[in-house]
Amino acid sequence: MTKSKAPLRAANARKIGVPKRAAERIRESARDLFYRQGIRAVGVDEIVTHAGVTKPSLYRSFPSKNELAADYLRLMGEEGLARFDATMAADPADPRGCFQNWLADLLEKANKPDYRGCGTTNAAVEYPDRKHPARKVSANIKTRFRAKLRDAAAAMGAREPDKLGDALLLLLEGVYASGQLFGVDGPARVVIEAADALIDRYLKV
Amino acid sequence: MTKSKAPLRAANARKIGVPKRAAERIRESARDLFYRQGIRAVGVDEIVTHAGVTKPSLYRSFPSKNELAADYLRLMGEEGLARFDATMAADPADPRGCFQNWLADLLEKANKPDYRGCGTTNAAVEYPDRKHPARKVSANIKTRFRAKLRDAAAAMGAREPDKLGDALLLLLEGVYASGQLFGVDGPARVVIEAADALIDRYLKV
DNA sequence: ACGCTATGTTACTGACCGGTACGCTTGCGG
DNA sequence: CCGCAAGCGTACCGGTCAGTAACATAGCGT
Repeated sequence: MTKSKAPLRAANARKIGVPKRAAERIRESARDLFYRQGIRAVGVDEIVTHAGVTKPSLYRSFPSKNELAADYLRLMGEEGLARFDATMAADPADPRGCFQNWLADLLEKANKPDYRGCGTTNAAVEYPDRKHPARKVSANIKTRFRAKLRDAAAAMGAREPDKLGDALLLLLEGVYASGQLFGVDGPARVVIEAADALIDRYLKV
Repeated sequence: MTKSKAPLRAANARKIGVPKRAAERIRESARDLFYRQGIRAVGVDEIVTHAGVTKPSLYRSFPSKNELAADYLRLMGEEGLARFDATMAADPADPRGCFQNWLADLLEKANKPDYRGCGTTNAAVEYPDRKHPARKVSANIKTRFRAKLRDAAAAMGAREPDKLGDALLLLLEGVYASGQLFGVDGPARVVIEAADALIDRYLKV
């Protein structure tokens, strides 16, 4: 019961690591807790307890809680951007359809009762200081996402892709916020229709 | 210098109160600090220091920090709702124009470099627990605002005012979020054009 | 003039925060 | 078979958190 505590440096070195490394379990726990409760609301003690490790293990892999938060945002942000790319690449001949698929997916998530919106946006709300590590990652991810939306708008054939991209971004941020504010049957329900209207508007004349 | 510290119950009772009461100064300080830095980020010590009073003064007027936060949200929320009503009432014959005025006003605020979005939305991000006092106030304000937008949409002559109201709400929440995320020249710049497109969409057929 | 009450102040509490010094086990390389 | 570094846990630190007990003071009604 209390045996075999420090497992498998070798196994891991050889990439067979059956029991997960402390750092990885910390990352997973941090992700769960930070996203669901917010970064400030979660203490390092709660994270390590949830991960089944101890504090020094956390501080060996991450220099501070702030950097752990930055890591969490980086991970989740990159995943989100990649998922967007993948969805848009599904049918290069129909960017509008791809985007609608992505929207439908978002809407489904946003309609779950405990939806918590966009972790990147939430972090920016929690950390208004632009010099904060977490905030910097947020800004980076969001800027790149804005560019991707502009590109998507261009692919759809918008006359002013910057504007259409921005308009769609407003809508999306609206889904993130109102999804967690209103829960099921919130304003997010109209997002596909609204996006359609915006796209139409920026396609013609 | 260190004299006349406990000022003027009478003066206040007679509404001549030159030096402001402690409770009021606390409310003002809390409002400033909570809005700019976030509720969780601000401690009660910082509030009372900023207000030039001491902690027990705070706890005589407010049962807890959470209730002070709820009070802050109530105040700011009611003011916001009243401001919306006032703007919409300016010219009952032209609800669309009134709404655009309100939007222009919002846009101006959102384009200031240290814009912090909507305090009500921010609080919901900070307190995901729906039972939290602050969160309850947030939900109340937002629900009422949603209804007001629906009414405004109806006044504009929308065929499906619920949907137009919700679509506009998405856009607004998008302005709140992206305003503080991107600062000046962020996606918020297109909000008036986008709102116009949505209104058009829901007016015809 | 004087007690009453509303307000202000000093000084404190226990809990929890992020962060760390240090010793123990484990499994590999010589 | 043994030294040794990597990975982990125990126990602790000073600081800050929200909240409070006990006392001081100043104006009001009588």
